[in-house]
Amino acid sequence: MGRAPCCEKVGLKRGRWTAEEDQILANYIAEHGEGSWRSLPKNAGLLRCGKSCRLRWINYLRADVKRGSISKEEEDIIIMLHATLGNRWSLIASHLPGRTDNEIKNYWNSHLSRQIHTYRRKYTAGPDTTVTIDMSKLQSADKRRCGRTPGRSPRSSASSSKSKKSKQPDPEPEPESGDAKGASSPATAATSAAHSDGARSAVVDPDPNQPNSSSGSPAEGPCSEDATGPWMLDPIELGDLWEAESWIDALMSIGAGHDAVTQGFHAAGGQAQFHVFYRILPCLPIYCMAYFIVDHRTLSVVPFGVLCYCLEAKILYNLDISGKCLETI
DNA sequence: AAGCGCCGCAACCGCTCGCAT
DNA sequence: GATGCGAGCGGTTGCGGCGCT
Repeated sequence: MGRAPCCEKVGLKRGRWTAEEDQILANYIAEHGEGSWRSLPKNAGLLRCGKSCRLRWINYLRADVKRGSISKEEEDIIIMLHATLGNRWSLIASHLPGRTDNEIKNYWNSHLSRQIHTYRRKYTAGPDTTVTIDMSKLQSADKRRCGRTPGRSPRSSASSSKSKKSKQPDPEPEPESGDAKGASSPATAATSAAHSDGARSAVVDPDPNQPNSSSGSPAEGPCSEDATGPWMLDPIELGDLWEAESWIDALMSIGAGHDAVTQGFHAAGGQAQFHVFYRILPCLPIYCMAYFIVDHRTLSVVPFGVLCYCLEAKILYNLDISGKCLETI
């Protein structure tokens, strides 16, 4: 019937943590290290669920947790990464040292999403703003909507320390057989799409709250990797907004001629793959970005424009990267 | 000053995945 | 290969603070 509870909840304390509980938890982890969350409360003498302890440690007590408000730079990175990765908060957080997924998620829900939904946000990232995505992180989190991250399991590290061969530190993103079906064919499609259609690809996300709802799983990122070759980009999917195709084509031209895009391409040695992605979200801005696969592990993202389509008014706003409206149709 | 509503943050919940057996 | 457990992740909830009336 129902799920078994994650732990015995009878008699456990809930709600806010007290300073005393924090101290007990911090002391215990300082002495014994992280992990074994299930048994931790009992061993430490805390009347808390193991999950609660883990969350408290990760989101609050850990020494490297950065406090204070999100800076403008961090905000820009969050916006860019969210446009690229979707609601993959832990992955976004991994690119913001000291910030937790919970913090970023809260910040997005309370600050950014509202601004974007009401079109009031001015995208103030400079034209030279480039977000570099560690593709090994992307890869490790690939095809997962949620769940544990490979290689981060305390048991894995424990077993590795116990001379049991742990699964590689994974310096090179490795092809995954389970992924091969999902990666190779889209990659092939992306290749053909890129070849047949210039260098354009699009990521369609009909529901921003369900980033994986479409078959292409745009929230899994724009990239996948085939077994041997370089990073490939996922194929085009067309959405209801494709009436705007001519505008997207126009913007693609803008992107192709954009300084930051051009510079990024040259910075990548001119050997990098160059694709322009659009994230099409009804009633949301369409972030127009160029992706450069700089090397096997690094992806640079250069924003060069934003499209906003108002469904009610059926008006398409073409904004430059500073948020200035260039024209409407 | 009191009541009310909004907002932000911390914490909880359920789902999913990786690993061990 | 099947199963169970431990743990990570994203969505949601609830409480406390703050501002407005």
